[in-house]
Amino acid sequence: MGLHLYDTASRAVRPFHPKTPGEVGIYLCGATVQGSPHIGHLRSSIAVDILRRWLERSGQRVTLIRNVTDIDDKILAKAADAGQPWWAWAHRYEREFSEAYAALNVRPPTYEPRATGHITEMVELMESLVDRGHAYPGDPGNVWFDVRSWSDYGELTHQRPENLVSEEDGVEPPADKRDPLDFALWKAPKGGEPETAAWPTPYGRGRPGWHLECSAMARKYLGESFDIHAGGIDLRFPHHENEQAQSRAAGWGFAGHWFHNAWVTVSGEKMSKSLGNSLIVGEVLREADPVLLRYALSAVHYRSTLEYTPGVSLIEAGAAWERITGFVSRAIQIDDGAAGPVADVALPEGFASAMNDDVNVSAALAVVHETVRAGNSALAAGAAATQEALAARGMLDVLGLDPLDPHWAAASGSDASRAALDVLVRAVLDERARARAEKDWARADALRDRLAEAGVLVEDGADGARWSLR
RNA sequence: CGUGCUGUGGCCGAGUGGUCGAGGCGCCGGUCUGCAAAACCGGAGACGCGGGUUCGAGUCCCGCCAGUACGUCCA
Repeated sequence: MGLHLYDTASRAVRPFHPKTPGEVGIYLCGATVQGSPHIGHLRSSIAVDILRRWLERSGQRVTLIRNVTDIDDKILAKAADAGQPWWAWAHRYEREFSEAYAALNVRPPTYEPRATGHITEMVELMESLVDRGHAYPGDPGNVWFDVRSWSDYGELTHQRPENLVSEEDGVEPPADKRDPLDFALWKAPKGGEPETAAWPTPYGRGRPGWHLECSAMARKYLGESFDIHAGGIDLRFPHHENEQAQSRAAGWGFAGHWFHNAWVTVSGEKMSKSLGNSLIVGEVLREADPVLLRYALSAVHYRSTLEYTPGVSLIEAGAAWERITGFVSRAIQIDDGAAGPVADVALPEGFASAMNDDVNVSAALAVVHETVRAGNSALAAGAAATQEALAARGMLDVLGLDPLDPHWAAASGSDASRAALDVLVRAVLDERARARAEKDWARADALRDRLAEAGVLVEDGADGARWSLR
């Protein structure tokens, strides 16, 4: 069975076939860099990272475009409140996002375009839409998309325009807007907004509306039609609906598959600033190992709501992770072939079919754990577990979680410090071995406790003691 | 109100209509061990409620309850 993916537009799991065999284009709505990334933002990028890794593992060449929205109302407002240039504000948080992605081993996209770098492409699209009769200029600087002119409007989220008319918002729509449903392609500067946040267009100076950038950039880098458009489920409407409407109204095919990930909840509620329950990545990582956060954010199927319980989710991830890394390191001890490259290792059938079934990571992880158990059984029986270790690592690599991935290995210290520590710990363990030989259990236990206080975990085995940091 | 989603053991979470159901955490017992840890073996424990379709439903349909997302310049 080849890869099947759920498609939001058709509300069904469909076979995935790239438009060009062997090559996959993915557009991911990245961050609006108005604030620090929280773990919900990261879930989206991890879900796509896993999809991308699996596609590549399956022999596809993937072009992944993840944009940065570096101009919008909130960025302007927050920067103004803080007395900073909007571009400085945006870039500060763009860097925070980049650091968060890197910390969680999210591989960089093929390209990461910024909205402000694509004004020309946006203006071209806008002109095309006006020419085709699907958009109209309003007050100077304002350009609106004419929703009623596009009969397929609502096809992505299966809504009828007549049901979309908001009830009583109390807010009067702008006078130059012909229909309340129309959305902005271009916005005239509001009072007090800086000159640097406006660009000239045939319709007056202004700045991009929220949706236009993604249509323009997706076309520039992936073409008029491309394979997968990804993003958080809350972007379906209005953002993606509008993107699709304006792109298709311009005559483009746009996305073949819509890949939307569910959100992260804390205590059953979506993270949001107003609830004050946002878990900022930087703060979580201050006391948590990034690999555990990645594990926790990966383990649940991407379309299921992920219930994140502080103090529980990471501990559970930690238990699973220790089990996996413990097995891998034991397997390597018996045969360092288990530390070999995994790029071409054959993966278990069950894993492949789980991944092909709409990227079912939960089911795939079950295969990983079964493999680990089989490997541990082999080790317990005195055999080597090289094949099991390589298979487990190969599967984990698809999830970005190979324990020997240099990204994670680097976090555990340099080789030199590691070697120095090993000499010191060995000295204590040798002393403890002598005490044990003399059946001086009190002394042996005291030495073990000393090491434990320093964070060194000692485990006795048939062929001596092993130590690890915890 | 409209468009959706979710409800599976103490917790997190898979699940194709058909031997009542994966995996992880936790718990209980056992093996190993000076003890511990790890590992392995075994065990207890669940399909929101009510109807319907079917020979047979966690799995399809309807209703209800509960929670939740989005509904135009607001991830």
